Amino acid sequence: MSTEFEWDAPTDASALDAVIEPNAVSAVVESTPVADAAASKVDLTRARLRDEVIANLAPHDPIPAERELVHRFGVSRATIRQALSRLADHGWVYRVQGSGTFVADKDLVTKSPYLTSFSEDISERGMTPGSRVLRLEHGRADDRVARELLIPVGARAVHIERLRTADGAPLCIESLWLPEWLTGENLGPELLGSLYSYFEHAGASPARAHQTIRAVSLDAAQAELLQTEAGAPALMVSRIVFDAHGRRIEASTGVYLGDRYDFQINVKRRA
Amino acid sequence: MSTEFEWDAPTDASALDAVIEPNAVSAVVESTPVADAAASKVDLTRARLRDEVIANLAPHDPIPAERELVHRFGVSRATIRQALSRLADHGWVYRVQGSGTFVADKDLVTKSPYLTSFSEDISERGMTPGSRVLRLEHGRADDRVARELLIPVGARAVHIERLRTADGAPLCIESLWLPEWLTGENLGPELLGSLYSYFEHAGASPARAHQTIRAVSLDAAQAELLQTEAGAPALMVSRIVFDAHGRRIEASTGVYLGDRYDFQINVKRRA
DNA sequence: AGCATGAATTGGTTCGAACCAATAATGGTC
DNA sequence: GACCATTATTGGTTCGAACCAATTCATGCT
Repeated sequence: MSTEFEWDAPTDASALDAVIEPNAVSAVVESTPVADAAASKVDLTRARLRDEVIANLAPHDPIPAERELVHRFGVSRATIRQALSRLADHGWVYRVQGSGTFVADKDLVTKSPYLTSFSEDISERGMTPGSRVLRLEHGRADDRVARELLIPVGARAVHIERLRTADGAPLCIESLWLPEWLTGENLGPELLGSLYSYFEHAGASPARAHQTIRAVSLDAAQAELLQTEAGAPALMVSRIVFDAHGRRIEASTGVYLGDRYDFQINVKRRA
Repeated sequence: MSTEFEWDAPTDASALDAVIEPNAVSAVVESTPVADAAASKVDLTRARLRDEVIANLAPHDPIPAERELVHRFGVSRATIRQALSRLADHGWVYRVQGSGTFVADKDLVTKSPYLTSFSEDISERGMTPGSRVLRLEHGRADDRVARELLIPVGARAVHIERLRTADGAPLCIESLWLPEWLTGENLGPELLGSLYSYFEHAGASPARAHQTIRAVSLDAAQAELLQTEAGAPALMVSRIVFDAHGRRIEASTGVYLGDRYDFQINVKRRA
């Protein structure tokens, strides 16, 4: 797990940067539960399938039948099937009714199709995430933010802008809005570490999000931040994040450099 | 269902356009099974939940408990849960453990997170898909195509380029490569109707795909086809499509106009 | 009133079983 | 050998049941 303080040497020391206190942030990070601590049978089975079965087979090899895996792993078929379904979601295996389940091409294993923070995403891609704060203040919700957070236009909300880096190079300009009921008057450093840890700490764990991906051109200011030319193509990922209670806890946009970032997904036919 | 001949008045009549014979294409379309013909219980239950339950409730209203729906619909809880899961995938409802299942905001119901053809995609967005053939020929697989279709570099493969329209306006430039074992020597009109119908007709139903989404700038030729300026931002969707047997049946890229198309997806946290 | 406690309710997980649907293997017939 | 019907195998669906985990709500105490 590399869910730690997402920070690398800032290239300049603005007033906002000075707010950061590593201690406070680590305290938040501690609350992140260690994965695999109380994993479910499905998770364990999925891990065993990947490490003990798939790892030893070549692409397009069939893996043992579900009913055999039931005996081998000592779990029910429902559990085996759930584990296989998740592996299929990630592109590890594919299933053919009447025939079997087969190892997929390893180069098409996709990063998780699940909701991740920038840090998690970049870590999964094998790079080191970093951050430089551009803005941290109470703002007034404009039309779009108000609609996305279900708050009145003009309502106060925390506005954060960060330049996100991967392996030290600028990759994304992140603009986040958080509703006031979540943050209160808080503008402390815990808003600048792993935001997803902050959410969990505040009793509003991210549960799902609605994302929209568009193509845009960088304007001059964005281009300078991302160290490229104005007009360069970029992916704009807008997301509304909901917590486990169905509340809207974040409205954000991320503008990703077109030539350094792509978005991968495995899709199935029908349902 | 509007899975019919995806065509609107071509703006010019090239030699390729002349190949089209509506009769032949309809023949292919006939083989498309009528949806809902032999729907599973899960599908029926999902439809009933959407039409009889969700439709009568406001956003954030709780829907009846799973164990009550079991009695109401006369199906097992496993079936109810499968149906609810799919509705959640589409953004119709969200679930809170220990509390209940709630109606989600209707404006965030997403088009299906499943593999669709251009025609299906555009139809779901409430527009009418169209097509103009730019190229239809046997080509030689270059590096990328060879890698994506798992065939030797330089191998013969059918290459199709189409300008796709929505409500008559250009939206996307599609470039598809099909392996020769699928098409044989065929270059007939059935390759120009609904390609997904052709796949099914050929015993190679699309089952899943691996998609990569990037941001690109349009070059001069692309811009002219899409009736915009060179340098305009666009989404490039590359996909490798697999059939139910795990065979690779299509390697394609679609370049979508940035200001007229976006890509929406609902994602969940973890698994 | 306020609060802690515990019971009831809700979705989440896991099991076992039976049957369906598609595919692959078998074996006989010509 | 080529072909076809039969059979076995495999993943897909559905059921019923029990238990777990998180939440909510009623209860009763202070």
